Amino acid sequence: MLAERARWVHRYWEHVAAELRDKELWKVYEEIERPLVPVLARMERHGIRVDPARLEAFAKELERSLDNLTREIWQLAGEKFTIASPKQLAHILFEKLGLPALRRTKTGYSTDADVLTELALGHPLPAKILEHRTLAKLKGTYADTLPALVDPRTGRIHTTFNQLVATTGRLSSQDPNLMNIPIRTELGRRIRAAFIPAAGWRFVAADYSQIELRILAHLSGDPAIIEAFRRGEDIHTRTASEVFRLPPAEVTPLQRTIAKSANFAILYGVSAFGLSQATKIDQKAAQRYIDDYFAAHPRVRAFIDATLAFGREHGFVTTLLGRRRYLPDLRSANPIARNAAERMAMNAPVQGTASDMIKIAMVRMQAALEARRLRARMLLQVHDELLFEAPPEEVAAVEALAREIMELALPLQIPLVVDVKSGADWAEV
DNA sequence: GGGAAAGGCTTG
DNA sequence: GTACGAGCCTTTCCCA
Repeated sequence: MLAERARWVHRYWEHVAAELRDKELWKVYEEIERPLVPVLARMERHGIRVDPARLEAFAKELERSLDNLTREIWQLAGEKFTIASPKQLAHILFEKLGLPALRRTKTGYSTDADVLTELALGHPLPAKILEHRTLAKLKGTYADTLPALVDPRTGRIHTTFNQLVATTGRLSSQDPNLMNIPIRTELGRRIRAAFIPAAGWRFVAADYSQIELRILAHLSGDPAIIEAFRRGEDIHTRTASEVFRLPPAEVTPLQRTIAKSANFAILYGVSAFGLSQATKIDQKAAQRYIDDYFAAHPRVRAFIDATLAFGREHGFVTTLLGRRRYLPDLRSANPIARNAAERMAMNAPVQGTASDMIKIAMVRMQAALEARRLRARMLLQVHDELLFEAPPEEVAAVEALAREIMELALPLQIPLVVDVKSGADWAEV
């Protein structure tokens, strides 16, 4: 029985090994994915420390605020209802109070954050709902949940990293997901601040700066973007100066914000609709910015066109190292499905190459920590960032090592920049 | 009572 | 009908 299974595994391995070679995926497997397995296993086993007391105290504060908000919301609504129910909320907002229903979902009226933000201009209730949702999210998903996930044997939280879920080659993290710990708001950072290094140790965080735009510049060979990065310019200001036809010094904050969104539009697969939604500008203006962007960066246009043509012909697109994403819908007769596949095709080489790069860095970093007999540990990867814990005397060495290894993991035509920082909790770094 | 779908929110 | 890639929470619906 066992021998039979062993023979089956052997035959299967011969089959897939040949397939990996045929598809030029041998190096991706042998030099990236397989060596990454024990690295991820160590990170999972080691876990990360959280301070349950900080989270429990925060949960109590949230509970008080939520009680008060609930009372105010019911008062404004004129009745008690389940605030977390979009269906009941829609009834209150659009039928009872007669506010304008701005957008529909499959089954009713939308009450998402965009809609409520708009409605908040004309009524006090929507803002209270938004605040309630924020606090309920923090309490339910993080403050209440994470303390219960501390393993009593290690005193730490142990996630599972998934190597085979994301279609672009990224990792994912589950049970719990430690890749979506809040950071963008002050309240959210209270959650992040509960993640702490081993007693007496420090966190070291190292993150790639503008990694996807640098990869786009490399893959497309666009001389203007390459030059901007070589000079260390602010890339969004640079884009703004191009699409608004202004000297960089005259770019306003709003123009820079729009240009930043335009850069995201390019990375995510160009759509005037998406850009207009993100920036609250009308679709015509969004289209104009995209046209102006491509006028300034013809090589980016050419790269996208060539990527789509390759994808239509072969049924897949590839990263710099040959990782594939299959997209049969590039040849779909259904324009909705085809457009969706085209956006995925534009984005996958960029997102996937960034993923290849940080995976290489992780394998080398683990090896380097061991070779130098450092006690520091790699704890988490969050797409363009690595988090370590280190004894104080190793902090400088880990910072230098992470910067060096990450910047040189996959050399491009453009210099890569890694920002490193140490701190006493995850909000500090 | 439990699983799936829907809507919503967190992150890079 | 839409921005790319994920995972988790609550409510609602449906079925055994």
